[in-house]
Amino acid sequence: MVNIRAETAGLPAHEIVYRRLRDMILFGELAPGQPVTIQGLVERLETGMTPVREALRRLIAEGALAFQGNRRITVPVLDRAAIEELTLAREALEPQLARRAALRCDEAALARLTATDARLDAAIAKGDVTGYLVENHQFHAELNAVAEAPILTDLVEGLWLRFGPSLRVVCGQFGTRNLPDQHKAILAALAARDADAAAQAMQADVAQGMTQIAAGLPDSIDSE
Amino acid sequence: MVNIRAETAGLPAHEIVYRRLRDMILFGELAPGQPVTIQGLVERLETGMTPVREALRRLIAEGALAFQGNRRITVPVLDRAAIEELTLAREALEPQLARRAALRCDEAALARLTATDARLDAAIAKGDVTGYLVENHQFHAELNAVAEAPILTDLVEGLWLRFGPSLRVVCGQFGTRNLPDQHKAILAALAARDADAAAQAMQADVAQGMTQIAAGLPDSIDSE
DNA sequence: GACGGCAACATTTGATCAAATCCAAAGGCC
DNA sequence: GGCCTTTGGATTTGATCAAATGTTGCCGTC
Repeated sequence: MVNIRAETAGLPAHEIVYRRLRDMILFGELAPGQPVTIQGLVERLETGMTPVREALRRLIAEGALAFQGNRRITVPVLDRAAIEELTLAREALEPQLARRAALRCDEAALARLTATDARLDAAIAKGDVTGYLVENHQFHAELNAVAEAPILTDLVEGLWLRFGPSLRVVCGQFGTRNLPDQHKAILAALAARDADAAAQAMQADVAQGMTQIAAGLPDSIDSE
Repeated sequence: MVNIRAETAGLPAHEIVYRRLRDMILFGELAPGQPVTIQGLVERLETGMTPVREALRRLIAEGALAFQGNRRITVPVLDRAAIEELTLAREALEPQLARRAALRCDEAALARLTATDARLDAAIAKGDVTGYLVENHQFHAELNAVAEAPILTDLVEGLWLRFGPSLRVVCGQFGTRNLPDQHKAILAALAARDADAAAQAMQADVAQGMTQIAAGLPDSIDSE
C-alpha cells in the first residue's frame, strides 16, 4: 500500500501541488518563519505558476501559510497565544471526533488503527522523526475518517496544518525520545465502544502533544 | 462609517474579489445549490480570470463553496448531518470566544456592540432581511474581535460562511418575525464581565440560530 | 544618512488547450 | 407509431501557460 504520493493521475495540477505542499508542511520540510516564494516553488515542483498560486491561496486560507502584508508568504511562527488557541480548539473538537469514532468503529477500522500505531511505535524506536510525524498524523486521520464527520475533520486537519512545522522543530530538538501518547488508551476505548473513554483519552493525547510543542518554543520572547 | 465596500485601494484584485464573494455568500446573494462559474464571475465582477480563480480556491478551502468533483463549483446544500456538525462546532467554539470577550470587554466595545444590536433590532422590526443578516454577523464579528483570538475567530468565520446561504433561505421563508436571539443576555454578561454567563448565553444563541436553520430544511429527503 | 537605480518578485492579462456538458438527430425497443 | 436510449458534434467552461506590468526591498553611491 503506497500511502504517500499515491494516485495522482488525472488530478489537476493545482491539486497535486496542494497535496505536495501540504505534506511538506505537515512533515516538516518547511521550517517556521521560512519564506515561500511562488517562483521558487515553480522551479522546485516543475510546474506552472497558476497551479502554485492557487495551492498557496488555499493553504493561506487554512492557516498553514501566512500572508505577510507586503505580499510575502512565510511559514507562520507560533507564539504562546497561538499555541493556547490551538490547544483550546483541538481539545474542543478532537475528543468529539473520538467520541463519534467509538460509536462507529468496526473491526476492520480497529485493525487498521492498531497497525498504524505499531508502525508509529517502530518509528519512535528507530528515532525516525519523519516516520513518527507521518504515522502519528495517519493515526489521527484514520480515526477521523471513522467518525464520519467531514466538516469537523476538515477543521481539525486545518489545525494540524498550523502546528505541523512547529512539531517538526520539537522533534528536531528532542528526537523521538520522550514522545508519549495516549494511543493505547484510545484504541482500548474504541475496542470497548466506550465513547466517553475515547473522548477523555483523546483529550489527554491532545494536551500532551500541545505541551510538547509549547516546550519547544523560543525560550525568551525577544522577537518584535 | 461605511461598513461594506470600504477602502479597497491598493489591495490586490484577488483580495477584493474574495471579499465581494464572501459578502455575497454571507448575505445571501447566492442560493444553496446554485452553480458558480468562473467566467460568469469574470463578467459580473469585471476582472480577470486569475483573481477569480484564487478567490474561489480560498472559499472552497473554507468550505464556503464546494468542488463538485467534475470541476464544477456550487454553493453547498446543507443536509441534517452537516447542520449537526456545524452546531457541534459552533457550540464548542463560540462560547469560548464569548468567555474571552467578557474578560477583555471595555466600555467602548460594549457601546459598539450595543449600537450594533440596536440596528439589528431595527432591521428585524422593518422586516429587512439583508439588514438582519448584516447586523447579526456584525454583532458576532465585533464580539470575536474583542476576544483577541485570531485563530478561533478564523475558524468560526469559516463556519458562518458554511451556513450563510441557508440562513438566508430560512429568512426568505419565514421573514424576520420569529428570529429570537440571546444578544441582550450576552450584552448583560459582557457588562458584568461574567465569563460563564457570556458563554452560556452564547451557547443558547448558537443553539437557537441553528435550530432555525434546521427548520428551513427541505421537508422530505427526496433529492437524489 | 538619504537618494536613486537595480534586481527579484508578485500580480494580472490574454491566449491556448483540454475536458465536460448540452443539444439534437438517429436508431432501437416496446 | 411513439418513446426511450445513444451517439455525434458544437459549445460552454475549466486548466494551464507565457509574457507584460507594477511593486517592493536591497544595495551602492553621493
